[in-house]
Amino acid sequence: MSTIAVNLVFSALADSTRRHVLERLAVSGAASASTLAREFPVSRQAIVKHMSVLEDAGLVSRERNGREIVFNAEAHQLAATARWMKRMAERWDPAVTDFR
Amino acid sequence: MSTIAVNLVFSALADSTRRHVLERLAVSGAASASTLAREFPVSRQAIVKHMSVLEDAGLVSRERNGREIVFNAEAHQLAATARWMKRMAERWDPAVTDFR
DNA sequence: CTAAAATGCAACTACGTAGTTGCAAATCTA
DNA sequence: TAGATTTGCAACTACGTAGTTGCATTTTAG
Repeated sequence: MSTIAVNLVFSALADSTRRHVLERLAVSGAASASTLAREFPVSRQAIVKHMSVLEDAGLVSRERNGREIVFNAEAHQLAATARWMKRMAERWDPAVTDFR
Repeated sequence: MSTIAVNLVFSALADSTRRHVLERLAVSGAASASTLAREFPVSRQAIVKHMSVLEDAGLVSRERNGREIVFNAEAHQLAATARWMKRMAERWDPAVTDFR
């Protein structure tokens, strides 16, 4: 993972609104910005900006479908970052290798 | 892990200077802000601020030693966050469970 | 005691970001 | 075609942050 990618993933995940939206997509499936804006207490424009951040981090993908654009969670990127962190933690302190 | 803790850990790790300092502490052992400021291309005050962020996230601890304050990396917090991410990724997409 | 070395405090700059609102443009659908 | 729905663009506010510099205070070592 490049330095830039790490920066993007961590700063994307550092915002709880983004984590909630991401979880919503992962659990209940793809949705458009307008739909998400109805489900969360923020404006559509706020959602759009969050989706751009998540997309830059590789955590969501977008797909145009006529007039709509639907977003999808990319769980593998989250998993990749978790593995990266795990390796880092193990290297820093081998005593902490206990991963369940 | 509480929402606030997750926010703090991710935003602490979102900065590459902080990740470098953290790695320095983990690999080469405890160091003071003055020492770190000599090793990295930022001022002591910048280091001090970074250490506060890392400390709030539970990723470093500080210990007074006479006139010095030495900082230490806390690898278990990194490991805990990695586990948290791993569980999250698995829940979002069981197909991504392949953790080495 | 004194000088050097460390931390502490405060102010300041520059930039990023989470959020808003308003309106234009595109695109379905009845 | 006309209306409703959706995305796109732009400007704006408020606040946070990464960094700096300057100076005061504390503490150790000769």
